[in-house]
Amino acid sequence: MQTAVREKIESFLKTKGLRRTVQRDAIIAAAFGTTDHFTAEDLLDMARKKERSVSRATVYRTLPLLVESGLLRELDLGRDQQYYDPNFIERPHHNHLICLDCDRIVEFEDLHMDVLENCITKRLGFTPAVKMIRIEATCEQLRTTGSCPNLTRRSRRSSRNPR
Amino acid sequence: MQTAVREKIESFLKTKGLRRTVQRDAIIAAAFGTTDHFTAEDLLDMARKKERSVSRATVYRTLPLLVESGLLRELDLGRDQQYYDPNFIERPHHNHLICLDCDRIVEFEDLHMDVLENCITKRLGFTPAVKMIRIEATCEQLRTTGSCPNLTRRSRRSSRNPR
DNA sequence: TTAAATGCAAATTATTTGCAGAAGC
DNA sequence: GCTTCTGCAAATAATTTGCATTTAA
Repeated sequence: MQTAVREKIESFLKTKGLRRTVQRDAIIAAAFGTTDHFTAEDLLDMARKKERSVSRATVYRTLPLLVESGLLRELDLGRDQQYYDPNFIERPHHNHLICLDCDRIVEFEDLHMDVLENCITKRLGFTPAVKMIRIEATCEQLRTTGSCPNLTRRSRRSSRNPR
Repeated sequence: MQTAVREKIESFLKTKGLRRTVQRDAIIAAAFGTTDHFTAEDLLDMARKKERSVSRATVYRTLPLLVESGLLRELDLGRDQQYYDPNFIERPHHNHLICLDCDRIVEFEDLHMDVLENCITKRLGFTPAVKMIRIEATCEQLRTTGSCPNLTRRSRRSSRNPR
């Protein structure tokens, strides 16, 4: 986790009057120690590797704090669990393309898109707050060559909640 | 429900080899007899007004069929339940703006946005399938005049599932 | 006539919460 | 010391499913 990120988080905890605990530290380090998207269960696994005492309840209690702080964003992938994206600190305006062939998620940024969204929002009489674009698409290369380059880095599918 | 819509649905049921039942008819009539977004529970209520025998299970079994057919779309409103949008038959390219002040949802279409999305997708090596934009925003008028025009038509909040 | 569809109630599963003990400040 | 935080286990709530029965074709 980078220093800039660490500082933002420290300042967030301080502002909110939240205490530092080994569990929170582990959860935060896990959340921002990856650029992968993750579920609550994924985060529990990752945090437990750093600190065995982390419980599911604390993960579920910490997640909304991080979302509220703006450091972490909920990500609608159209699946049954909530996913989280830790990459908004680095790239606050990115969006997501979901490959229907291999489930891989491609992050992209586009300035024109962003400007256009702002214009539309203002025209409608609003001030933009959170903007998100999700594009589901099929892989062109799979269609033409019969093989999907993404299949080689097929995104991790988390196993069922073994409660 | 309009004739064009009815025909699309008839043809979908026929293609899929699905049977017509009074319950399905009622659910479909309810789903496309409104332009409001709804939850499964909302749809159950609406369908039961047309046909008392409709059960929750049948609603939950019918919804994925309608989504699969492309007639109905799942709508991520960032809430805890799944919402559905019956307006994609009429306006296949619309998007959603959510007012953070009053929760109202404004549907909008923009050709430039659509073209731009297609370009970006192709540039990334994909063919677009389903595109969605969600903008959360605050009401400009509320900020300047202290009253939100949308508050007058505040969107319905469904009551808790009384199971 | 027979495969598909239904209602019911139980099961599943992600998430939330009450509570008693632990720990940060 | 006092308040916040934690783990545990039970509760909650949306959705799914098994099964016996009904019904469309």
